[in-house]
Amino acid sequence: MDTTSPKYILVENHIKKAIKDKRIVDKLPGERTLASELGFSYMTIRKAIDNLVSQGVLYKVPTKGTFVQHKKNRRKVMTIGYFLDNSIVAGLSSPYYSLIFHSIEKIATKHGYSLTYFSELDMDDSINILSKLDGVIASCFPRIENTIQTLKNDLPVVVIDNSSADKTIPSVIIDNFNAVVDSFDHLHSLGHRRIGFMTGLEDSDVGKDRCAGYRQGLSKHGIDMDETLVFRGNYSFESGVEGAEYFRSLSELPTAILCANDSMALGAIKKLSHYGIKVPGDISILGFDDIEVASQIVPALTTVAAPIKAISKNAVDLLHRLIKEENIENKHIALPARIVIRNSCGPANKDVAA
Amino acid sequence: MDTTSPKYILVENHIKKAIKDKRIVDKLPGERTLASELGFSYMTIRKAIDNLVSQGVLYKVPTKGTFVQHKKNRRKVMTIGYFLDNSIVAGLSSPYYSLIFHSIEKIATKHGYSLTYFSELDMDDSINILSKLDGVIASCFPRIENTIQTLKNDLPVVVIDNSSADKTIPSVIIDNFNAVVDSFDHLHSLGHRRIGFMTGLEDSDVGKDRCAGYRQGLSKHGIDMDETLVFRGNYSFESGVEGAEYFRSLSELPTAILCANDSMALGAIKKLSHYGIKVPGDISILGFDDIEVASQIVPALTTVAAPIKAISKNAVDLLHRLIKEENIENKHIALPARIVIRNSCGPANKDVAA
DNA sequence: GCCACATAGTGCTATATAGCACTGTAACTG
DNA sequence: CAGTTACAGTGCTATATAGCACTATGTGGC
Repeated sequence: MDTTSPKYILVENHIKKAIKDKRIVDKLPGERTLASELGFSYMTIRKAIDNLVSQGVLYKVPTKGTFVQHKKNRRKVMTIGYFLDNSIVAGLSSPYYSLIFHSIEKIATKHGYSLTYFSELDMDDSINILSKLDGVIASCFPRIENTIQTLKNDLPVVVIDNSSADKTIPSVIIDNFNAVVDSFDHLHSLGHRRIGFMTGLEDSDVGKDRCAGYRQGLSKHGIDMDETLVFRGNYSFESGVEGAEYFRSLSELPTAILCANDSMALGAIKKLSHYGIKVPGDISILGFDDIEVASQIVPALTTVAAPIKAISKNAVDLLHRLIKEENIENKHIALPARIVIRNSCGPANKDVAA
Repeated sequence: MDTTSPKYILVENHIKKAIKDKRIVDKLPGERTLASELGFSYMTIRKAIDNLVSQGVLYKVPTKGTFVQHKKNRRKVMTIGYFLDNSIVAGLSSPYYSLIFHSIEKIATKHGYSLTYFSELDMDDSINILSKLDGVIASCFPRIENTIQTLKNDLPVVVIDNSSADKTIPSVIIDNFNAVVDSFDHLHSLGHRRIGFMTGLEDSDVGKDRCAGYRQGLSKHGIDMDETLVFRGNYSFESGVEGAEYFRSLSELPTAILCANDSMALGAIKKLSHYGIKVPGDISILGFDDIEVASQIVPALTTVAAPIKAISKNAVDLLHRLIKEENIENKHIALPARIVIRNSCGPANKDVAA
């Protein structure tokens, strides 16, 4: 290795390597034996071994010898952190993230991890919080790239629902693009041609991909882009309400609206029904995420089901392997999402106007 | 001290004592100086100091000296556990508990706590999990009384939404009884006399109190109890659906249904609308909890708003004081809940039948 | 064959010595 | 006075040596 390192460090590394290579399996040679074998003095070898003992790599039995600490015995409960950026105002009470969290918790528990939630990284406290964790799963937007880097310095990190600019960080996302294209196809097959789109936050990959899917849907079916049919929302129920207001203000209402998530779809339905516009009779609404209430409301929401379980499972698995320092072939996983057809989309009705 | 201890242990104790007695405040004498002062060799003193460094008592700055580690600087982040019994199948993804959790997290963070969620107490792991926590807030039903006792052995515990049979355990609940009486009053004032009730799980205080509130509402207004107007549910959306099915099977539909929570109210609305029974035109539905979607659906749900913030704040405050071992005057806090009138309840319509 | 004792091997403590790298200060020099 | 140099002080690495306590093993005596 590095010749400028102190000798005892060299000895430490030598021993670690020997353990890794199975040249040393259980009992180490005696300290004096090792010293003469490696050509260093007895005390130097002792220092190295002492360090390894305090690192937990070795353990000693007086008058017996020094042995390798096999970790498999001491199963410790580890803790995973789930980080949700506090730009998500509803935090864990937002329907989508509460599903994600719940699902992660179930899987993490099976793997023997407990789950800690945190949404703020106060610089004073972060070191203390992070020191209690063994890994982090983060749901977040690009703007907290530096937060991810902070986390990454200390811990294995897996990002979900988004990818990091730093491609060395593993991520689990869903195929937003094709899911939206499928949604578009569905609406198109019902005869819709004048299809509005309510975007989410566009500073995230998720938002961009869903938006790109809409554009792809248009071009795939030879429909010209009409910028007035795009409303820029922020994923909240309220922005869905605003979006409905916006579309109603157009000279001609679209016959269908694709929403970048379910909360906005709910908001849109609420506002449209307030104006006596029937869903799906007068206008079709399609959501994204398949949150719990999507199936519970009237009309039941046609939406894209995010594969929550698969996302969680993949994320925990990835993190688990990172923690165990296993090699990971495929750092970036994209999962398909499939459309769930319910009652909020119907055949296009050409007679609707504002 | 003990003359059989190794000298380096004696040196360690000597230094620790010197720090405690303020004879050493900041910087230690040089290693060689110490050696000659104490009459031990340089290397022995080094060993003692090295141990103290790894114990966190001292720290070294190369070429500068050795210093006392003043602990007061490094404020430790404490961790609260939130325990939700896994009889709540949706766990944290249930709308009510996700609000509670989110709210607790916000307040806990302000107090400098991080939050760990756990829903299972596997006996093997529990000790390990609990050893990482400083206190627990538990949402649960009586049947896990022994779980609470297990927790209590190790940690301060506060129970919310329910009280424990063990009255030494502090609790924060809402005044379910009066809230339901108020709801009944509201329906009564709208002209309803034939009012159905959908219970929650009756093995909890919450369930019992809400049920008692319904009975009180009846007797207060001189209405005889009609057992056929009580449907025993379990708080789930599905049981709300079943409840609606049940009430429809009666010879005469009630003109209003009081539901012990919002999810069941949602289920009832869904099923009723499936049969073309309009809410609130044909029947009024009143919920409990005021979950997020209550205001978002059509019709917006009239319900009782659980004071989530107040519950969380009181629970965290109580726990905080328990952790600090402060004296607590009032261990059992009951918070009022007030009715939120929206659109799911209207005037009684006497002409409705099944 | 059994027991006592010697011996070798283990890790642990303790000490002495020698030199390195770095820093801050005191003394010296232009 | 400013800049340079020398040196003392700091912790750090490395080695050699000596003896202790304990255990397992083997050897010799009975």
